[in-house]
Amino acid sequence: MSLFITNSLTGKKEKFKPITPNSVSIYFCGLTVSDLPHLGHARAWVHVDVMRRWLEYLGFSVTYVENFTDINEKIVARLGESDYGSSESEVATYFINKALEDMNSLGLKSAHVYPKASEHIPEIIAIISSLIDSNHAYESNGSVYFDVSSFDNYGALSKPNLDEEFFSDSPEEVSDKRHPHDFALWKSGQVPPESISKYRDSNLPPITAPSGDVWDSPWGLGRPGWHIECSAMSMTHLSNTIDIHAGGQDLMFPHHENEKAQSEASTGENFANFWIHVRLLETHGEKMSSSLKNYFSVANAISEFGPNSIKMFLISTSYHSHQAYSESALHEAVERWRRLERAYLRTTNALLEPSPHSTTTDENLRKSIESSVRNFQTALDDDFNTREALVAIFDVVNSLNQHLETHEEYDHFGLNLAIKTLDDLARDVLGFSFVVADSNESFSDTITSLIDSREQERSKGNYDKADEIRKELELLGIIVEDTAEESTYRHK
RNA sequence: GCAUAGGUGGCAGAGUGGCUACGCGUCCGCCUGCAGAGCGGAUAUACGCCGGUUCGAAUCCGGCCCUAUGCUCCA
Repeated sequence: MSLFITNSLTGKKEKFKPITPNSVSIYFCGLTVSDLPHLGHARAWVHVDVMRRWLEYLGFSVTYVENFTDINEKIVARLGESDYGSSESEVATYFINKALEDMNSLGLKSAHVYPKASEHIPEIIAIISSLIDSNHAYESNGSVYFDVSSFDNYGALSKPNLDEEFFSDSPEEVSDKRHPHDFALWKSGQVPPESISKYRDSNLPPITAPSGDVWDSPWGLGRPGWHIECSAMSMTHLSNTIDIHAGGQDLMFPHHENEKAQSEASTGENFANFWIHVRLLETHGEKMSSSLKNYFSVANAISEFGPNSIKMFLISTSYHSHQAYSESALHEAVERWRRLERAYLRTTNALLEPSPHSTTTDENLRKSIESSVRNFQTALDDDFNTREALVAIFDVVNSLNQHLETHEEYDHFGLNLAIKTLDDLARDVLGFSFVVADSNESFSDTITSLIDSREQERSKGNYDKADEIRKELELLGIIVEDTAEESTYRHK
């Protein structure tokens, strides 16, 4: 078996082959930190996290780099707002910390490095200088632009129609450029007020003077362009050519196209062998985005639904299709997660029971687990098909429930095999976190006494009273489940 | 307009030539004091439209319609 990935560069599913055997380098084009992360961002994070985990499962040693863009007009536009900070870097730091908190709450594996644009100015300047030396870039009034016509392969990734219309002059922003599609590598001076106003909250006092952080360079004080930072960080922390460059679909043009052009013009080598673009999350027929103000923040989503349900929602559609956000879709994800979680909990509970040396053998259970593992592997090998992978997980769930339902004495080997499978696949690859059955779960005194009195009322046959207490317990976040033999109580 | 992805049953969403997708929902049954969970069963004429290829098409080919994203803010 081998892994196939849809490469946006060719538009085809290609067999994955790393540059160096057994090791993989991934660069994830991360956030511009000018706002709270929303579910759309989380969708890209979660899918790329699963990709990384799958590569690790396959035995690759993965080096994963995820950047933060902390130099940007939108960040400057939030100066003086709330308590975010009084400088561009302070505002950026505020939102970087928020993003890291969200990633942590979602249980994502940490990147090996989270580089920031502001910490790579020397590398950025070095690349720009080399591009000027090789005539791929030119200086103009203290700014530096990449000369698109100097790079033959321009457009290979996003495949824009490079016809006359593309090359025709647009009335705006041609001033310092030789060609309208040349893009800035270095921008002279601070951010002018007119570049900020469109992002500035209209309830705030407008910014009237040039602002934002600036750095010294051979071309005078200024700021790096948007695309050059990713080239610098990818090459600094990984290498000139990397295995996988991932990001949201909306970055394909111009960001990734320009990144690729300037990097390859500078090194003469391929910038990335595989380009992966995660399709966008939509809400009411348009993409979820900060600028459209139609977003659901990751933090709010997690506090309302929990990290596992959010993940279940996001990976229930493969990364290669766009996904629609709705309340009902999230509720479905909650139910799907609960079904998985309950089966896991029920099984670990069953394993706590005596008779660990049971001689019961359930071939159906064991065979079903084996084939689920194969199906799971096939699914993820096929362009990270997370939805198909979940089908395999739910096959395990079904087999478990059937076994537990129909057997007086359990197949302990089979149950242990199932738990190991769920740990290996659902937990370690898909990133879910299971709560292990704990016979000694502790409750507060209030809850313990409620449980005790409910048990008493039930044994006396006072079901009305018992049901009343059950309702109270549920309001306190305790799930009550009665079976023929006993009742169980656990935290939600 | 151009480019890139999509259009599948009530919802959501896999499936690339013949085989029940998984799930959510709804309904019936079992179980249960009841509820929930679980199990068993049912429900859904599903494949954007029109042609073509084929013994056979959701799947391949052609044309058309629609949606999203991008076309210098964006995961």
